[in-house]
Amino acid sequence: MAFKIYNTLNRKKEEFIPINDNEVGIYTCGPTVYNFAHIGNLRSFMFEDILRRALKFHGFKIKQVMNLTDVEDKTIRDSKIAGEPLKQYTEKFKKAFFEDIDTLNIERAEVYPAATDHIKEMIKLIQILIAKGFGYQTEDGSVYFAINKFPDYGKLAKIDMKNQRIGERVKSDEYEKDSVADFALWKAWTEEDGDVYWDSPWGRGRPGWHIECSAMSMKYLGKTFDLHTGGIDNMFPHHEDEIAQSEAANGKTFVNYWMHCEYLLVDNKKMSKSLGNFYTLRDLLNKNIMPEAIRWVLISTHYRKKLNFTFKACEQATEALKGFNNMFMRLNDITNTKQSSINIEAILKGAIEEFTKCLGDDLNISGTIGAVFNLQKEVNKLLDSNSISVEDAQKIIETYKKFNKVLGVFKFKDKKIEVPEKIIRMAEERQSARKNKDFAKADELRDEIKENGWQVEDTPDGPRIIKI
RNA sequence: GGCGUGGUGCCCAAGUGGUCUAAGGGAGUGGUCUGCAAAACCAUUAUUCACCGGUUCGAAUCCGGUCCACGCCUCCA
Repeated sequence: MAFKIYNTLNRKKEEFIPINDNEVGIYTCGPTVYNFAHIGNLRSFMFEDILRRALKFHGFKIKQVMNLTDVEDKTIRDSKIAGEPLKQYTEKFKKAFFEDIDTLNIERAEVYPAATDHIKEMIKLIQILIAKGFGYQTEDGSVYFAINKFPDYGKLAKIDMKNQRIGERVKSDEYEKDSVADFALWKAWTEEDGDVYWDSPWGRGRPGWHIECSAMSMKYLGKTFDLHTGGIDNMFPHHEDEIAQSEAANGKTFVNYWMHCEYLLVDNKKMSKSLGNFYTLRDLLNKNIMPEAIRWVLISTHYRKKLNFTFKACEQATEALKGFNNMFMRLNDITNTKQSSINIEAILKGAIEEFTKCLGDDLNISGTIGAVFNLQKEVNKLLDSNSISVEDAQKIIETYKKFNKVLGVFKFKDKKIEVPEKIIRMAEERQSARKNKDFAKADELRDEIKENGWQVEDTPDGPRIIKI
């Protein structure tokens, strides 16, 4: 089945065709490790997770590279404030980043290159750019990219530099540049940088922000690769600058497909670290929101649409997930070994087809999720009419496990949770109370069991005890 | 000033020329089941898709205009 994606380069949905058969090279802009990731950051990483899982589901092999930006203005500034060496400071937040993506069940990329491990590659690339006339050095020892030497500049963001207000907000300390829109390839050391510097042919300094992505993508994915993703705010100038650097240096197309994830809003306002209106994953977990529910909220809005984050949405997600868990439980409880008359294979096949089709349509997540819900409804009906055999139930669960390869939100309790002896005794006591029609006592016991964190539900096959 | 996105039921959210009297989820209401609950199921909540015009046999979907919201052009997922 075809896999279509919306390519920012031409603003059109088109079929995704990798350079090498079914092997996909993806570069994703990763975190700047100067603080905990906020849920806006995580939405982007979540989009990239769904993307890689969806591509795998469609039979592609993935090599995903995600950079860790561990040297730029903010990391230097904040490590200084913390009074820690840069490396020690960023290390903490690298660790936190991996904890967060594990919590959200985000699959690991194949490579996580850190900027500070690739200074040599960056210097080499800058030398090539200077040699080809795209880079120039200023008196202070910085190197800039001359965008007027690169006629395609602006092709991704559809920006014509002639019409920009760029002159209005120029920092006074950047007067050395030939043109105010030129961006730094190498930044000369200043006092604020402290002991953060590397030696280069232009003296002590550190790389510009954009150059790391060009250098590292080239190293791990080649001069031209399939897919580059990131937040929409990275489109300009970051990605535009990457294209300029890479294509100027290599004389080749940098990337075939670009995908950009929209913002996450909180109370309909853009969320960003500089505005300070952000929630980290840890904030949400402290409010006792399940990671699965957070994941569900973050994936269930299409990546090209703004996602307005609310706590109500988290509650809705929790409820929706509960419904699936109830269904899994009922399926696991089936003991009916009789061959059923229903054609479960056909039902499951239809659901998988719908799921796959929607997923391959530029990650139409609403349709994808719709297929999962529709199957749930059908299965529940069959469960009500007692027409599912043990064998069918297994097939249904297998199908949901398939869905889960992409969605990553379901928990399949293969092992039965041990109900404590005490709870079992209370439930038994309640049963005998019920038999004696002492419902007051029965209800009392049910409440008591609930206070202990368990729930008793009466089913046609007797009571069922569930962990709340 | 230039560029861009979106406005679909109580909330979230698909659909982008006919199968749409608009998928799906959450919430509410009524019912089935139950001693009562819970779960599940059934029914119900937009003759309508911001507004006004136009194109068309036919539009939520295309075109023009208006209003509203948000964003980029500056570090930012």
